[in-house]
Formats: sequence, structure tokens, C-alpha cells
Amino acid sequence: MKNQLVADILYQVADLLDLKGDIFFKIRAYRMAAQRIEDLDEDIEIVTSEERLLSIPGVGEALAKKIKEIVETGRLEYYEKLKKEVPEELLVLLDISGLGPRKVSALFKNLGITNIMELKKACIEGKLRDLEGFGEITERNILRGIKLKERTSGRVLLNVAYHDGYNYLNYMKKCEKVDRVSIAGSLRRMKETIGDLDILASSDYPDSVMDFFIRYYDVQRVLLKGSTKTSVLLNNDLQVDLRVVKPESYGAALQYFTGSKEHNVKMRSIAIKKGFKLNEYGLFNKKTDDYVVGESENDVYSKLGLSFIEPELRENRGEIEAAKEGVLPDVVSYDDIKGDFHIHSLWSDGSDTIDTIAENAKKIGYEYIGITDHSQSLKIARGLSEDRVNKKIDEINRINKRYSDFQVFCGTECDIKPDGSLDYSNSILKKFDFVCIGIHTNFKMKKEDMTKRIIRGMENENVDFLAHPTGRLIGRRDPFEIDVEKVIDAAVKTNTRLEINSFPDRLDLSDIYVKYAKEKGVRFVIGSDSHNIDHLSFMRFGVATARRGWLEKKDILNTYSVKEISKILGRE
DNA sequence: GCCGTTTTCGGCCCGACTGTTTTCAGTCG
Repeated sequence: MKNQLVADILYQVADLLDLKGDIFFKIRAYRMAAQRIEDLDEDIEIVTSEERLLSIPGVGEALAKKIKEIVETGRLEYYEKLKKEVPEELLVLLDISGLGPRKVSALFKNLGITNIMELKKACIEGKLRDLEGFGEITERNILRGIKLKERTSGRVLLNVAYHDGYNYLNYMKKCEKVDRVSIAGSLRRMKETIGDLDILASSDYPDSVMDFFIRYYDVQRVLLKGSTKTSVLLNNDLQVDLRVVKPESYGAALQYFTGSKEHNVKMRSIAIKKGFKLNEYGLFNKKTDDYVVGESENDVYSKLGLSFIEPELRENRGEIEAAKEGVLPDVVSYDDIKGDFHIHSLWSDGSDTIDTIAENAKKIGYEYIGITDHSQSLKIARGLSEDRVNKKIDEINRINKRYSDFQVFCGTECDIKPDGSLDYSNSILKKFDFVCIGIHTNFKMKKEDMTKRIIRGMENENVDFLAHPTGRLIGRRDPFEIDVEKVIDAAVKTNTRLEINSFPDRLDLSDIYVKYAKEKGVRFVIGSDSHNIDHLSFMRFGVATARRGWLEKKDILNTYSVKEISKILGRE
């Protein structure tokens, strides 16, 4: 799969053209095409070889030729040429808050600045203030931007943003002048990482709301303050933006600020085609400027001839077309989950007893849990020997006798050894209510070998699920080198459910693969990978990933009742 | 650079805030 490579080069070309001062629409064309290819759920090499590049929206003759060149040679002559005109190092400077292409370009042309070190030095020496469009405040802001970039990688994991965002939201709900208030932005879409938090409120007294907003206990600094938009930095350097609109604009604004940008661009162009104008204040008649709708999101979608689109789907990955046709999936809801099939207990590397886990799961409202402790060779995680497996099964049997309305399934997260064999013999595997397999050692195998290893594991007749299929750790470890398409095909063939692991730094499979796998006929299970009872709540991030991958209730094992589960697992 | 049931040329989403400016450009989302 060269999709990411193609997308990355096109993004870089766009940035370089931006620095060069090329025309905006051409640059946007490169970015749109890059995004399309990044989100494409089929292999760009196949699309290229079958000469279907022109069928990708946003790809025309010129870009098709360039994409073909990248796919076939791994490089792009045009890109190489651009790099000679504009130093590639400048791209890093674009990441600094407050610096855009115009300013970076001016810094390079006038002061020869190409990297952060030189920029920092020039700011401290006060060399920027003499340039046109720059001043002392700009210097200070750039220095602050550099510091912020040095402190944070820029994005936080979903659970961190979720925690901070909903705490802030609850605080804002206490403001008397607030009419309605909601989380917006990428947190509402439940993206796997979040750049900053967006909160939207409606009120007839925006200034009072802004004053209330900046008095929140966790605010480190106020970045900007106006009567429609205010931004603050939290103590952990996460930025929070608050927008305040009039009640009649709340729905339009919520739609607008939830994004994604790509989804909105498409929405706006649909509005224009239908004789409207869409902005954060509402849907307006293009000719007369008269307000049409805007109080609710649903009004906006409906007036544009679309069914309501759940926030998690708003990525311009086909949801608008599906909404137009009325064929959007009825995506799984957060309340549909009846249990959790990936939990570690004190028997291996978890920190709670099965009793404690069961009690907490019941409190959540679950009807069952599956305990998946590690297998014998994973000594570091206190993997279970056959003897301890037997003892654990006895304990679970005892616990199950106590409950009439709750069940504990005894499973394992069995290691797949480098040759693809499993860490337990078949006779042991048969003792479990279900078997989940996963890779925990030898991560750096050749693509072909790793793919074979996983597929061989799935081919074992006792296996029910494949845990965290690509092994990625967001921001820390790349996915294994595997042929994901082949693994997905094998999952269908061997009737192995793929896990959506809900642990915030995994979210594995990822949303794009989930959507692709579903189209191929894969079925799923969502697990929290809990190592203590507080982790059980991570389930919501797995469900979010499932929703972002267009999954419906029926696609996911742990939306079924205990009875149906026992039947499906075939171990009744 | 892309695109077309008003157009093969002339559009292409749009508003808020800041800083450096005396009316606006740049950045951001």
C-alpha cells in the first residue's frame, strides 16, 4: 500500500507551493487529492494499474499523471524540483502557531531563516520587528509558539481530550447566561487524537459567557478573547476554543464547528447548488440573504436533502453521498454494548480480582464479561500455565454460580508465536469459553513473515478473535509490517472476529480499516483491554472507532445477549 | 489543479481575531 506515501508527497507539494506563494486553489487541489487518497479504502497501486485514478474525486489529468509517477517510481520529479526552489526545512516552521506560509516565506527571503534554531535566535535578538508586517508582539508570539511546540507533540490522545473536554463542558453548563452548550470539533467526532477542544454555546449575553469561560480553574492563559470566539490554554497546554452564537444559529454553528473541514466544504457546495448559503449562523437564501434554518443540526441536513449524519461519520468519506441516497448505516450506539471481551485480571497482569471486575461490570450495566489473561510464555505479564488455567476456570465457575443475571466467560489472550503456532496446545484452548489471539513479541518481522504468522494463528479452529490486529501504539509504535488486506481476507475465510481494541493509544483496528474490513464481510468484537477497573470505561473509545468505521449493532459480538453469544461461540 | 443539468472558462467556503496597520493582511479553524 503506497497510499500514505502518495498522500504525504502531495501534502508536501501543497505546503511548498504555499511557501512559494502559488495560487490558493491549486494548493487546495493538492491537499484535497491528498486527503482523498489518505482515506481511500483501496490500494492506490491497484487503482493506478487499472487506470481508475480519474474516478477519484479531486483527481484530474495532471494529478493522475503525478500520482502514477509516485506509485511507479516512488518519487515525483515535480516535488524534487520544488524542493530546489524552496528549502524543505521551512515546512517545519509552518507548524509553529502564529506562523503561516506568508510569514515563513518573508523570514526566509529577508533573513535567510530556515530552521527553528535560527528563528529563535532572530526573535531574541529582535531582528524580526523591522520586517514589514512584523512587530515586537509577533516576536514574542513566535517564541511562545516555539516553546509550546517543544513542550507538546501537538495532539493528545482521545481519552485525555475527552476527560478535559467534558469536565469543561460541565463547568460551562453552570453558567446562567448559557442557553445550550455542547462539545464540538474533533472530540465530538471522536477522532483518535485531538489537536484542541471546541465548545459551542448559545446565549444572548456572549460577553458574560466569555467572562465565565476564562474563569475556569484549569486555565493557564487566555490566548484571545472576543464576543464570538475566545481561546484559552489549559495547564496541560491543551487549547480550548469557545464559540458563542445566538440561539437561532445553534444548530448551524454546531454543524459548522463539529467539522470536519472536508465534510463542511462539501456541505457548503451542496448548499450553493441548491441556492443557499451555509455558514455558522445558519442556512440562508443566497439571493435574498434571508434566514432559512439553523436552530438544529437536523434542520440544516434535512433542508439540504440529507438524512442526519452522526458526528463520527463526518469525514467526507462517502457519508454525504450516502445521506443523500438515504443509505447511511444505522451505526452502533454507545448504549448497545452489553459486555466486554478483553479484560485482564489479577491472574496475569491486571490489578483487580475477577470478583471486583464482575461487580464493576454489573454496575456499568453489562450482562457479561470475558476475562482474557495472558498465555504461558508471556512471563513478564504473569502468563498462565496449564495448571493455573484450570484453577482460574474453577474460580470462574464458582463466581458464575453466584449470579443469575450475569455471566463471566473464561477466555485467554493467547500469544501467537513467531512461526504462527499458538502458545497453548489445542487441548488447553478447548477448555476456554473463547480464544483471543494476539502478537506480543517479535514485532519487527518482515512483512511477508508477519502476515503469514497472523494468518496461521487465525487458521487454528479454536480461535475466535484477533486482538489489536496491527499492533500500533499511537504516537509511540508503528503498526507491524503486515499486509492488512490479506489479514482481513483471512479473517473472513477463517470466521475470526477482528477486535477493535479500545485502549486509547491503540484503537486498533483503526476506523479506516474497520470500514474497509466491514465491506469485505468481517465481523467484530470490541474490547477495552482493561488492566484495572477504571479502564472498563475505555469501551466508549472502541465504540467510537466502530461508529467511525460505519459499523452497525449486528456487526459487533458484544451487542448480543448472553444466550446469543453462547450460541455464536459454539461452546454451549 | 479541478470541475460543469446555468459555465470547457471562471469559478472554487467563509468569518473572527490579532497585530500592524491608517484600511488590511495573515492566520486559524
